[in-house]
Amino acid sequence: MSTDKEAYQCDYICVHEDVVAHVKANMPGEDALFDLSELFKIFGDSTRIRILYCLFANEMCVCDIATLLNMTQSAISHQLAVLKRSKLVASRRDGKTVIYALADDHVRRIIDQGMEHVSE
Amino acid sequence: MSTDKEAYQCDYICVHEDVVAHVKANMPGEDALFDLSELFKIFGDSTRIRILYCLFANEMCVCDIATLLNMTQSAISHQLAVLKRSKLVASRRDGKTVIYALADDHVRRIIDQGMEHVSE
DNA sequence: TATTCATATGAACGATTGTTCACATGAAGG
DNA sequence: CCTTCATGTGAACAATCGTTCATATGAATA
Repeated sequence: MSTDKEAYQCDYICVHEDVVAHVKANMPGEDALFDLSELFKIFGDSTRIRILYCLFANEMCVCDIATLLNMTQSAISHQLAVLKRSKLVASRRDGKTVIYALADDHVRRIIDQGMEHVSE
Repeated sequence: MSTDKEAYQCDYICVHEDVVAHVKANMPGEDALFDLSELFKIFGDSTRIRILYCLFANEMCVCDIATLLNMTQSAISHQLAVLKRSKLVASRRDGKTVIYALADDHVRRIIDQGMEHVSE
């Protein structure tokens, strides 16, 4: 009972042409979808989330964060590099230390929105 | 030159007591941090993002989504199970088919917020 | 310039993840 | 009941990820 053009489609609940058109029109491009999932992937690690919560309060050096989170300097540095590559944090050098800070307020809004969802 | 209690601390840019207190006060509990990163992990996959964009337009059966995204039914079903476990989508049975829909409007808001960040 | 200290980074490891494949479940119709 | 069709699911696989360890970089100071 399947049609010729949708042979592998389920029989009676078919995707109607207008629905398909609507979905495809509202679906962002491949690049945007990739970037979007890459962005959320960054937030999908509790170490990085904790780092960002540290930076919500204050800009900090690597050592500060490592101490606060009770983790090695190397682990924090690796994650800060990830966060920097995604432009979620920015850094500036101050003598021997490097100070990290939130890149913009978007970061906080995204995390707040997520937190709102999990705490309900 | 390091103090006794913070032996592995950097020397002159130290975490001050009040900053530490402030950060720790604003840092959510371990469970909330875990849940939050788990939530973002769900969004950190372009297949799941695309499924959610499908459901933005319409509730749909598994087969519909598989057809629209040009993926196997099994792959979609696995991911829908993930989305359902996280309460991001809901399902109801209609005869032989199972219809999936967004669980609530939070989902769309979180994705919109992320999309706003990547497209700038 | 030799040393020290803060940070960065490459390699390697175990752990987790997404898809595929094969098959199970469960509802409808003959 | 037996078949068909839509969906669910366990096992297995490659691929990706986060941490650790060792070491490199680079700035300050003796």
